[in-house]
Amino acid sequence: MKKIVLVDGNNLLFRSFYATSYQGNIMKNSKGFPTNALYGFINMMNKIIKEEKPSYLLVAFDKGKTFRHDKYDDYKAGRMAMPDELKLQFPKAKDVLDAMGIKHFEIDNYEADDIVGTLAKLVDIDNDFIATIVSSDKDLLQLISPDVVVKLLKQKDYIMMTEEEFRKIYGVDPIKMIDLKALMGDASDNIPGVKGIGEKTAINLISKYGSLEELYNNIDSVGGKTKEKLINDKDAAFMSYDIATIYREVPLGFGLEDCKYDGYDNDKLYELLNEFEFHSLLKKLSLNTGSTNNTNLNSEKNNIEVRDISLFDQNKPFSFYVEVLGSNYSKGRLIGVSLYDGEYSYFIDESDINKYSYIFENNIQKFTYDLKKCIVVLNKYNIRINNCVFDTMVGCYMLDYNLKDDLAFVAQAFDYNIPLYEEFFGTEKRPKEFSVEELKSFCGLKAKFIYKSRGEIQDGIHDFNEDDLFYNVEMPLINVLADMEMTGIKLDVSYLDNAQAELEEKMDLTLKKIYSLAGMEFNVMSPAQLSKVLFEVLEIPYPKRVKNGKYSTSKDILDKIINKHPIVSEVLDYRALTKLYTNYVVGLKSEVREDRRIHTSYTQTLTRTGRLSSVSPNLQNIPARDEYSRLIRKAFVPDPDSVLLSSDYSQVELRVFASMSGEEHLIEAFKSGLDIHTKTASDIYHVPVEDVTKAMRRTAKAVNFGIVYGISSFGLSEDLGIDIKTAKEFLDNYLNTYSGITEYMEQEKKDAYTNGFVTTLMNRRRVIEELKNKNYLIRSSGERMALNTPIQGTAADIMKKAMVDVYDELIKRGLKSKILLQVHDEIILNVINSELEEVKEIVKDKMENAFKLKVPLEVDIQVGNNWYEAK
DNA sequence: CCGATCACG
DNA sequence: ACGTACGTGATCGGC
Repeated sequence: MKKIVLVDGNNLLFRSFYATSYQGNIMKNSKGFPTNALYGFINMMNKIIKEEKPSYLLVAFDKGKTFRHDKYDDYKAGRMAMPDELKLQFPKAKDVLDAMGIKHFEIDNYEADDIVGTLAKLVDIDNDFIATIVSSDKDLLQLISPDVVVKLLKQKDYIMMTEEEFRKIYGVDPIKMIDLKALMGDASDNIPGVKGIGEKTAINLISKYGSLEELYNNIDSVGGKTKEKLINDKDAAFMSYDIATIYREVPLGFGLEDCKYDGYDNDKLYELLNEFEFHSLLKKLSLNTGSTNNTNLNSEKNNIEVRDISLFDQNKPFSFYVEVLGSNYSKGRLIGVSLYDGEYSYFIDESDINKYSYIFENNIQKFTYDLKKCIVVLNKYNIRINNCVFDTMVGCYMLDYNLKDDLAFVAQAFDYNIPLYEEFFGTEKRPKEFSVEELKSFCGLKAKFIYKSRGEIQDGIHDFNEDDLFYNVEMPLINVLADMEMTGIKLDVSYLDNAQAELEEKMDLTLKKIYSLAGMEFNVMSPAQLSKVLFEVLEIPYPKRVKNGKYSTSKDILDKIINKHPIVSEVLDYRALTKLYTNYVVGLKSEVREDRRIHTSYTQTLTRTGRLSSVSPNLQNIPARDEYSRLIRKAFVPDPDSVLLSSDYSQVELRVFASMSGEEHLIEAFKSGLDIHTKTASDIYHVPVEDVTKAMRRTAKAVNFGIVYGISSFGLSEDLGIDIKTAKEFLDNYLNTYSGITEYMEQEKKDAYTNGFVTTLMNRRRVIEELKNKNYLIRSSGERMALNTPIQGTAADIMKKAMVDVYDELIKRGLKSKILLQVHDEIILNVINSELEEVKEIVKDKMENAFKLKVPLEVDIQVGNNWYEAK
């Protein structure tokens, strides 16, 4: 049996282009030639060859418009529109295919899918051939047959669509895809379809009537609104049918045998990849000028020899990787642990883990990826990890890699070809099968990658002057966070049960009021329906310019019209109530574990500024501003014989800013010990502190915040609800009073442009690509990042250092009190009653002295019988 | 699966 | 003339 792979080249290039262009920022070589689509395209072709191993391969392209569709030109026009930067890459893609030895065809007046369709027909007729079609366009599913399958590309990964699979999903034969499209349309392909009919209805109708034709022949037996819709758009439906039908009688002038694939021309490909400056691809393809190697992606890096664990030499440093099934390690199931000693890999199955616990507990140096995960997972087996000195995940974070949680993503940057987690295990719904041997190699490769990449990451950290931050803050912090996650915080569930009942009552009442005020029932939570009711039915005037034809129903818009109609405040109430209900009552309750505690997970390697983030659940956004919502905090309670202690930094970010900018008056303001916003107001209004009014303080506070975010007079005016001119006056006044600020900000921006990155006081680094963007808005946003990141990031550095110091001191003194939570500038501890005074002192001391600024750091400590009281 | 919305610092 | 504050996560509706 001969296998041919048919690729829709236009589809693939389009996809690659949009997948790799970020906010209009397009990857180019040093000559300015756009290469982003090519990059994705080449990777994809390699992947196809690797996965499908075809002996025949063809890529089809569109050429000119398709004459069959002349009468529908308008509809085709939309999809023909192609940015110049993409157009330029098409001829190059064809050069690449030539170099790769891949046949490609285009035929005057036909589209790629017509060529593919015609070839698929030949495959159906020919007894020797089977075919795989590659595309993300569902339209091609109509070509499926016993001999033809479609590899339907998804965002990542793909679905293999066979005849059987198609029937399972759509309930009809693949050829009926045309009838389905005729009804449901396809926005991305400019097929109009019948308005108001989606996939579900389309499938129902076609499986009932068999075809579009039969459906309209029996239109009278269709009920209600659907019938109306069908009659209204009958012409559109039949036109859509024509557009969706792939033409399968293209005069090709060649046959299946002409698509033979025999591997690539080394020199030509090398030349092209060099021209595009795809250095990583050059390496990945193991291309050398002289070599005639024809097996790509097969470098030494991706080889692994797995030995039996009994042969493991426990006297050598080694790397290990903990493989957990499921997306959340704290709930997932341990599969096993792979080890790598520099030469060989070993695998410990979950069932044997306690037998080999000494491997983790001995004093030999270890390296891993995501140490926190390892600690938390192995803790369930009562195994402690000793002397793990390097976490390459946190290491990469220091180098500002764009990390995904999967090690395989990072491995790509190092030219390792490790399958992604989903590629190996599949999804929860569709798990993939694998042998024990495959599993051992897969995990072994990860351990090997950890071992091999450590040196380079270590050097990178050193070169960026991040040694202190990494070894003395981030690495020790892993233990602190692991401990916090494992400890969790106790929740008073019965309190939440009561809150739930109360909220249900209030929501019901509010909803009824809204319906009666509107004179109709509708889904209040749907922005589309709500805006219709507010701005069309009730005719409340929209307070802002209408953007792209859509009314926003966001809080700030509703606040502006709150006095225009009584329904508005009810809607706002209803939203607040449902948020509280779903997110903070039902949501929190569902996260309570058997020990009646909530165990959040902190992500140490996600934010671009250095902050932590908290997930499952997010405990960094528990209500605090609104008094009623804030009562949720009463559900967070201490252990027996303990209290909760909350300690938060006062105005850290502004203090950091004062210190970094060196602005003397601002530094003085902090040294004075006065309320900073009052003092600022006094300075900019030139009045004594006693004469500062509430309004003056409010303005000063808004400007102080604005400064931290990389201020604009527009943003300030929005925040204060004043016009831009007045806002600008405030701002100018502020900048004149604190005259060192402007110079500092200009310098910071200039450095950011020169270096392409910014740093915090502890040398944490953030690369800002946006500064290179030619779009003014994106560049401005980059400038604000350049101003904000050093401030937010330094504040984060300080808190991390403080947490490590507090944790160490508690351990050192043998105290039983524990850190439970961190909320950016606040930490929450469970404090044993008898330890209260001592812990207060420790926390205050360690936090205030975590880092030396030009202004003092101040913390506020409060204590209570729940989180609400401790604040 | 994405955008809108809104919770936090 | 442009249209705008920095950093997160969870949920919902609607495609």
